[in-house]
Amino acid sequence: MSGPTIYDVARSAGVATSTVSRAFTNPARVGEATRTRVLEVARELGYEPNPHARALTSNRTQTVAMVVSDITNPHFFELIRGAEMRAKAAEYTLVLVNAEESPRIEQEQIRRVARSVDGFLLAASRQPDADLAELAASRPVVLINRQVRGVPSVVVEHSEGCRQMVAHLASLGHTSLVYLAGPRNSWMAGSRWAAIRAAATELGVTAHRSGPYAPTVSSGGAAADAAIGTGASAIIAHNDLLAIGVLRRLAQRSVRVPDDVSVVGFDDIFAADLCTPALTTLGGPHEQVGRAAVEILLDSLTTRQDRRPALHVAPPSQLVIRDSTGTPLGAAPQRQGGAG
Amino acid sequence: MSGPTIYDVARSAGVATSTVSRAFTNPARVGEATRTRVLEVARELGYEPNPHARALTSNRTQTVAMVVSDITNPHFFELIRGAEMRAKAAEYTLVLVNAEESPRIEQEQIRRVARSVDGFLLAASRQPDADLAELAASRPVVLINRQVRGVPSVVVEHSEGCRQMVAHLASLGHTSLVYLAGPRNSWMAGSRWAAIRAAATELGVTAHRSGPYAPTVSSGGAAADAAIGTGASAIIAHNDLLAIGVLRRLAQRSVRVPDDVSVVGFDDIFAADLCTPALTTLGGPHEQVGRAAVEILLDSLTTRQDRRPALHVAPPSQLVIRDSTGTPLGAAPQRQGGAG
DNA sequence: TCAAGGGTGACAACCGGTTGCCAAGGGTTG
DNA sequence: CAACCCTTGGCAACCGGTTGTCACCCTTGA
Repeated sequence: MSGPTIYDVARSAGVATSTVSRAFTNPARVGEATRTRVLEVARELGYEPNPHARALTSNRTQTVAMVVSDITNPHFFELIRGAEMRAKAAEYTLVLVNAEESPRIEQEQIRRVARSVDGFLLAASRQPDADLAELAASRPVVLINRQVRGVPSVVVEHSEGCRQMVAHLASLGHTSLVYLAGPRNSWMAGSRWAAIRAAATELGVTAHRSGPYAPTVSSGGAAADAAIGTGASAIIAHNDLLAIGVLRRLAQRSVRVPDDVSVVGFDDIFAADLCTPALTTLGGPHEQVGRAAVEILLDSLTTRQDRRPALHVAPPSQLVIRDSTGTPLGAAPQRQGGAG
Repeated sequence: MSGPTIYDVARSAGVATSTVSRAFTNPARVGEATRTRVLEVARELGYEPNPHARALTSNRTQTVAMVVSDITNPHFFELIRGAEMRAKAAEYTLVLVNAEESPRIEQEQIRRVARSVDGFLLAASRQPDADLAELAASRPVVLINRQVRGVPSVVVEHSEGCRQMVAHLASLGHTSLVYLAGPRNSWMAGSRWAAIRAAATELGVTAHRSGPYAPTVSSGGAAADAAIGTGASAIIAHNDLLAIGVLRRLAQRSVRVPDDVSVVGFDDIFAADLCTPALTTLGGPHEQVGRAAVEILLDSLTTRQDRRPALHVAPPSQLVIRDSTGTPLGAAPQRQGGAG
């Protein structure tokens, strides 16, 4: 039915099955000549180790799972790509898991695949800290764009990026801005707002927050309306999708960007460069983040579990200035001062 | 170490392990009362079947692999999303595999995961027909946007779509067009060209072909230059990425779209609606295609292998008319008549 | 009351590797 | 030449389920 087994190889090579097994998994444990011969025979026979049989005793599956909060979000594509490539280079397989923006589904799915994978990459997890810490205690985990004490993570550096973003707006003459927040349980949303607020205070800019909003184009309508209501001349959207939705709504309402209001996003997705006006956004080396996360995860698979450092890698974000930010012309729409 | 096994459950429930196993996998084979009790005990103990142990004998992994020609291409995202969701609904896990536009890598990767998955979804496979037929003979396979005799597939209906596209251009007054072809080993590229040419002939439009080009934005520059060289007033790009690259190059060269030349793409990716001018494109229900493909694959996993129909599902494509197509103004750029 | 038969559950072999432990063989040293 | 050590290979138990086969028990009908 399916290919040859170590038994076939052992018979052909005239050795014991244990020797064949060791020739593959523990080269030091078997003589050079024997090993060469075994590998030779294996190649001739077209032998491929059965991953399940292997996993059964060794508990190694050569597979890692990447859980993303929403597979729909183009932001993750680069992340996925980076992770996939790094995994492939290490001869690991990547399993893609969609959490559909639900902590419950996220947890269910993690349980479902837990036995089949060696570790988890959790991108923008929506689960509470405690649950993540617990999971990390039992299985190798690397968080992406999420930080939990004691759990290794890769987070795009964004506090300096947020500062640059606010400084950019301030330098254009904006004195008030509104942050359209992402989902309530998004760590990034909280973290960004903190950074934005700090930078705003430092630079003498008024900052409001509105939301939470789903990080999707379709949420942009409501978000835009709320933003205009605040009277701010600059809008910082939680991500590019939301920003694009905002741009659409503003165009509908004949609010000019950037003349009447400036708009910025986060992530620098492919579409940010294509929309009209092209979106100013805080991008990051997402593909590299995906790579790095896999790397750390693979490391922690080989390191003794008890004492491995919980490192937090933070590659720099980059402010990409395009056409959606500019000097606020004349009287910015200070229609009213209500908060979001 | 890791959770309870059927042995624990069997002991707690006072039955044999085989009974526990059957309670899960073959409910009819065990008494109703016993079964209830076993499941009850299993739940209490937090028992989860070990997928590898299960796979070892049963050869069922509850996992399917989706191989895409290039994970970078946003076109696949909807496909992936649809497939992922359908798989999840059936309690299957989706493994994502990237072929990097290389038939060799594609085959290698397939071999690598072959033992770990129940079947394959091959999206836009770049492998020769013979190899696909061979693979399909040994393992359940569903092709996506690729057609091979005897292998089940889901292909977005495009010949009628191409006709509509050409008819649309003709009705605007275009009398010559150029097709910027996709990769040489892309089945879609060949198939689309055939449909376009047929429609062009039928409608009295001159059709040229140029290429092949990589289906990426960065290939758009060379493609645009070649297209202009043909003197055609309408450009049909192999996909939206290429079309967007063409639009960029045309803008650089101050060729107006659609006044000087019309541009259309394929796939209707998210960005097609955002670029300037917004791209006319032949879209398809990609998410639904992903779903359907998984469905067929799952079917074929349960059906007896020998006689299962090699069905070819073809959901309709849809011409989305935006701003990149229009009436050719004045003298179209008939600078020269050379072919591509 | 007894035999036949269907429904249930147990036994045990097996899937294909991994790995602890032991033994044999060869080389080295005193 | 003997004692010893180290390298290398084999034996066999085990990982956690699945499944063919068989025995048993209870029901049903004669």
